[in-house]
Amino acid sequence: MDDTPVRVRFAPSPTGYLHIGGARTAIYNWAYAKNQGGSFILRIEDTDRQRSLPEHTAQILRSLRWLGLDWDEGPDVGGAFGPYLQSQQRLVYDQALTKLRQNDSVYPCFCTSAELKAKREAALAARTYTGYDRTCRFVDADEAARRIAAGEAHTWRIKLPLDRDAVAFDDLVFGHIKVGLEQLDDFILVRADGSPTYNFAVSVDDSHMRISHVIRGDDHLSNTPKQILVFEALESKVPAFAHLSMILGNDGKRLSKRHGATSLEFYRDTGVLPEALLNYLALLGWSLDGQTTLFDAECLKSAFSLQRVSKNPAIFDTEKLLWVNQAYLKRLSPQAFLDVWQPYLLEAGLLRGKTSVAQALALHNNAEESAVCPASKPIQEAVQADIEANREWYLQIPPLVVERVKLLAEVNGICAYLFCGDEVPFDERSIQKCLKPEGTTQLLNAAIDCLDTAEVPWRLEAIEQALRHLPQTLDVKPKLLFQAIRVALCGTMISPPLFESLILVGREFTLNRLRRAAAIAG
RNA sequence: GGCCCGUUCGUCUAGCGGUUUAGGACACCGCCCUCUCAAGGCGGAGGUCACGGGUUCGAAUCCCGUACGGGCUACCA
Repeated sequence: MDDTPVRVRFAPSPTGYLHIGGARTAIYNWAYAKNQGGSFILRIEDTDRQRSLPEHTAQILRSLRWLGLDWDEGPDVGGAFGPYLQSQQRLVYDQALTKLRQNDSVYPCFCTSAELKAKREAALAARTYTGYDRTCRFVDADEAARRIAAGEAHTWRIKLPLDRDAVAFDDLVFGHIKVGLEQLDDFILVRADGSPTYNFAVSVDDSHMRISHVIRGDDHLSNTPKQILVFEALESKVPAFAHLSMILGNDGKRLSKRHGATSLEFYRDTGVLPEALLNYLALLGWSLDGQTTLFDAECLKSAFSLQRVSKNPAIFDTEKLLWVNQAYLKRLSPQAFLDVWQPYLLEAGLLRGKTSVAQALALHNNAEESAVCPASKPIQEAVQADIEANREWYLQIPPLVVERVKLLAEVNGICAYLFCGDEVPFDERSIQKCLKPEGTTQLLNAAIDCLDTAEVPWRLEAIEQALRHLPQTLDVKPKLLFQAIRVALCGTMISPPLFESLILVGREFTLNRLRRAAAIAG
């Protein structure tokens, strides 16, 4: 064992939002750093100027923070190796190149892209070696210097030590890996425009930032030998490597936009709790003990180990994520639930007693889609004020809905009827089944009589007791009566618990809804 | 084409040569609970451990092939 401090890094390229796969890589790096008492570094690999956008960087940082990750060094928090943006580290790469020129590990290559492409295609057609043929490696040093001085375009290629043994390393996840030197070629380190290529930039940065463990996607497994060669040319200590298998879509193919939801923001907007996503993602390729499914960040930090990371690619299972999310929602106190639900209430502009049939209907149908346009500012303020003024009323809702919902975005739809006034949107099938049958009007009228007396206070126990006796008196099955009341109150035969709903809707609205239903009932 | 990697219930996984009639979770099915739907409780079905050879007294576990899947093979990252 050596005592070099553990320093790991997550290095996304800002060519898009943070996706599921990147998030898991970040989580594992973070968990490993925390577990080892090391540092977690965030570095933005924006060498691809065309595709890299600052807003993507901002979005990635936001997503990581939302997930609950924190880093010791990074573009927004600083550190000894700033600014943690590859595009602004040019000097570091220039210095690295200078060093390599001094110790004779590189040489200029004057071959043009067109020439290289032609050679590669010919080699491919002939089914032979497709690597660079090292033409320029044997150009006389003085001549090379002359051509450079004359301004001839050139790249810099690594000068592989031809007498070296195979490149081998012990991957912390995949185990011993060995690649013969004949499989590698004198790849380009610095482009003709002076910018570093990926394999060079990463190695220089990892070396420069004293990264001790490189934990990343296994699409880089094959790049690792090249990077080791760069580390060696740099005369730098080679870090340990741990590669993570890919996350696949439900068709077994690499996860991409094609599979729909891959961005963290989607899950955030749709109402997945960050703790739940962290938990689920951690489970995708790692296990605590093979038994435990739910664990918090603290547990992850204290138990995470690379030895328990799986080599197999994992398919992202939305169903299980939703189950995990519901488990987390159920653990929330009513107040905590209200806190995370509140943004959805505001956006929908759900106002107690003033919610229209059309609005309730829209919420019902768009349960998961936030496609509905957000409420205006004044309405949102009104909702906010109502929540503050009637906190007790709102706090009664979470227990009624948590176990019926897997995403926060579904909550409004399932309890919109609580916010309606005298009218709720009726579901046709429910009407046919529960209101239309002969004699339903009488049942509803009996319920109205039962509730509309001063002796029955509008409290749960009193109302439940009163209504529970009714079926007996009327000599009908309880279900018949309760379903009729349910449809009258909620508009559908599927809803949160009935008696609690009556309480929340209130005497006035409840009685009016019952009367309206009685009027159309059979 | 070359090289590297992977392969345990539909899915995520436990398993690191005998304690395994292969364990858990999601999904699925049934029963119970019940004012609906959920949630919960209980139970069930589902894996010849990709396939074929070895090694061994003994293999999901070690070795070698084959098949399938993935990655790399760019002046992309």
